[in-house]
Amino acid sequence: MTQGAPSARTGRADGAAAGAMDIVSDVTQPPRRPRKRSATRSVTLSDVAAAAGVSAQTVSRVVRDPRSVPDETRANVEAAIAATGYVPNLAASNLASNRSRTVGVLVPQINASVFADTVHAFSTALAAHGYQIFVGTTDYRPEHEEDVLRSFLGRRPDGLLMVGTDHTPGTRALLAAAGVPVVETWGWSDDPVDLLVGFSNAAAAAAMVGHLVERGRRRITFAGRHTSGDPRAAERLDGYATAVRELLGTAPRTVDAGPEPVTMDTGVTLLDLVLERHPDSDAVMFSSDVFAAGALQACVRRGIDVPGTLALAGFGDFELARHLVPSLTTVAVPGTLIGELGAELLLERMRGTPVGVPHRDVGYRVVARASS
Amino acid sequence: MTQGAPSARTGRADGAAAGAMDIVSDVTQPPRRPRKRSATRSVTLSDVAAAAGVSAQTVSRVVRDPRSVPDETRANVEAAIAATGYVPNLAASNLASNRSRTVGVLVPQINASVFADTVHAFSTALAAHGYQIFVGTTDYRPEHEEDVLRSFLGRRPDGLLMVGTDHTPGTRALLAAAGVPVVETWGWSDDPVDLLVGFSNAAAAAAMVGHLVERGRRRITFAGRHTSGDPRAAERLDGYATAVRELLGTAPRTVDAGPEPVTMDTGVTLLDLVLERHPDSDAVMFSSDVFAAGALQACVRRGIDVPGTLALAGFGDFELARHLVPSLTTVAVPGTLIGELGAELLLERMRGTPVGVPHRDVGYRVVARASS
DNA sequence: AGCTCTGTTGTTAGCGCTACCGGCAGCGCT
DNA sequence: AGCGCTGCCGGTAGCGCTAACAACAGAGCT
Repeated sequence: MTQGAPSARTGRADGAAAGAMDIVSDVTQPPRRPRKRSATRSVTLSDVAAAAGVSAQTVSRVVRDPRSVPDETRANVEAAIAATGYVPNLAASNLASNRSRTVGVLVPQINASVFADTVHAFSTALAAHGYQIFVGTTDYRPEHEEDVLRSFLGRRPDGLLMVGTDHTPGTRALLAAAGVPVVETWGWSDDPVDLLVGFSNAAAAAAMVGHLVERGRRRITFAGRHTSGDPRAAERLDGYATAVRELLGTAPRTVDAGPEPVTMDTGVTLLDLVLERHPDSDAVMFSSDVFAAGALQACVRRGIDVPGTLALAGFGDFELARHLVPSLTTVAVPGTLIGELGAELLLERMRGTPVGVPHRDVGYRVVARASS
Repeated sequence: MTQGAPSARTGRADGAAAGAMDIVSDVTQPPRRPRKRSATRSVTLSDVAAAAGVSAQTVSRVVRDPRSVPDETRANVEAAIAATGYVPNLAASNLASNRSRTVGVLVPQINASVFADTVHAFSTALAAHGYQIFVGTTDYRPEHEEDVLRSFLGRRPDGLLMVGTDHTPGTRALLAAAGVPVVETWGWSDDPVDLLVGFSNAAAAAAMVGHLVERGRRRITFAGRHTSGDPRAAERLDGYATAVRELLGTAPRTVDAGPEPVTMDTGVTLLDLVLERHPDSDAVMFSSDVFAAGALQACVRRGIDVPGTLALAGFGDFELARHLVPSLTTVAVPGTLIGELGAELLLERMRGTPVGVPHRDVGYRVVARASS
């Protein structure tokens, strides 16, 4: 009922204007129609200005910085805004001011709720300063990251938050050319692009190995999606392998999910692979709680004693982990803190003030529960 | 290392240009500095045009519709684009063309993965047609919807997807004034704003009651978050209440989570409330799988026999539901289909072609599993 | 009175892009 | 030859907004 044909609404006013001008113009001249383009249907700043009896500039000031205008004028303009139903056109604002008040967020996957906390905290913190967030996902395909980034840059964001520290040369080149402030998160790097809020995935995985060894496990297998576009899983694998060699002096035992999605189904598949390839395992470390949860429930269903026969551990400390029976041992990562700190650093950088400590290690915590 | 001071780069070129103009201009005139504003740091269309030896218009054509330009010219321009590292400024494009190639998506919550499937399918389908998606969340606060919508409209989206059919008058007024194509989803309404792809939450809940009655349950309690900003939960409650009265002839028995978040913890709280207020219940229907999953695991932990003593049912058919032990009876909703159909209808509307069937009922399916 | 200073408002010239038109070849037709 | 037609390309005038300045009134000072 609302719809109608929006473009149809424009014709009339323009036609009338054109007619009036034609009458005034010299007849010997070609008609020289003002060939107005499809004028926008919406209320503009100058409409509001006309309604309030002030200049467009004053309206603009009221919209952007109400305190810069005396109370009476402001009230007057605000009334006009309400009366006309004015909604500022941000595209025009961005173009004129060369600021978009917009920050892009690049995550591998949005429903994989590890990052959801980070994104939520980040966007809440930035919203308080008038920034809007737009989120893009790479679907765990690093080569996709470059495409998404390119289309992001078309929006001229004032800043970027990215999950991961591992980027293609193309991505780094784009970032360098754009000169946009960037926070990398959820990883650690000796050569960050700009700002960094994260932790060492390798150290976290090594700590988990330490925990399992402490609990008496000796044949620990790593199961994850580490060869197909999840650099964080690969880093965890590295940490695992190093720790196993150091603490147990044995060769690492791993199982890979390939390009399978991060789902509980894949977790079951991984468990099957472990039982097939490394049937003597006494513990399995998964690269994600999602995998571990799928595997854990499969064990319960099949009567495999957890942790008696097999200890299981995940990564991420999703809410699910502590609700499962048995509850799941995992690595807790401060996702919300990452988002908050990331916002803080990015705000400083966007403001142009020097950033005190541009690289922050938020750490991790091994959460020992019943599954180990 | 990337950062530097972007604004510092501009001064030189502009200064030189100003000098040249001053020499040409009449000396009696005041200097009339061209007072260039903080020129953008980035490569523009005309930079590319100069590099390729064509007009800006031709470059624009190559970017927007490569087939409208002969092969040779196109290759030439594309080489110039690559050489200069040009990234189109979408704000300028939007402003000039009055099209943003952008679609806004409004969901209550993004990590509540029911909607994740819909959003993912929707954004994939629209990306294929050159549209970008931006997502906003209302955090299950309907009054928040209006704010989010207002800031969305500032971006002048070509279309909108909203979860829910229940909107404040303010929201409806904004939508009407903007004249933007809209798809409402995940509900059903006799008076939709524009397009509609959904199903009846009430009918789905009633069907679940039917299933539980069929399995011999007589004292079914509804537990959810239906009074605090989740209209879909409220609709489900309605359907439940009607069905209970019809099929069992008893009064509905409900328990409400109030404004608590949709988490498994809240599910446990709801279970406690049920056991306290309606201790003779032989079945509990939750308004979400998340609640049901929390309650189910709590039952397992406490030794409450499911479904022997108490049958449990959820809503949404998350992946988790079929992995739990016992597996969870729930209502499956075709989230992905909703996203795909929504994209299809919206594309037609945005294209301006008449939409055949603007309201689509995608239905639902009761999935009977072990928990009932 | 003359001056500076501050607060408030208006004017102007773009931001980078695209719609709209016009011009010019080259082609096939009468 | 003259006509229209199509394909290709460029010039021009904005889209709606804001940065940068300008103008002016009134206050406070010398």
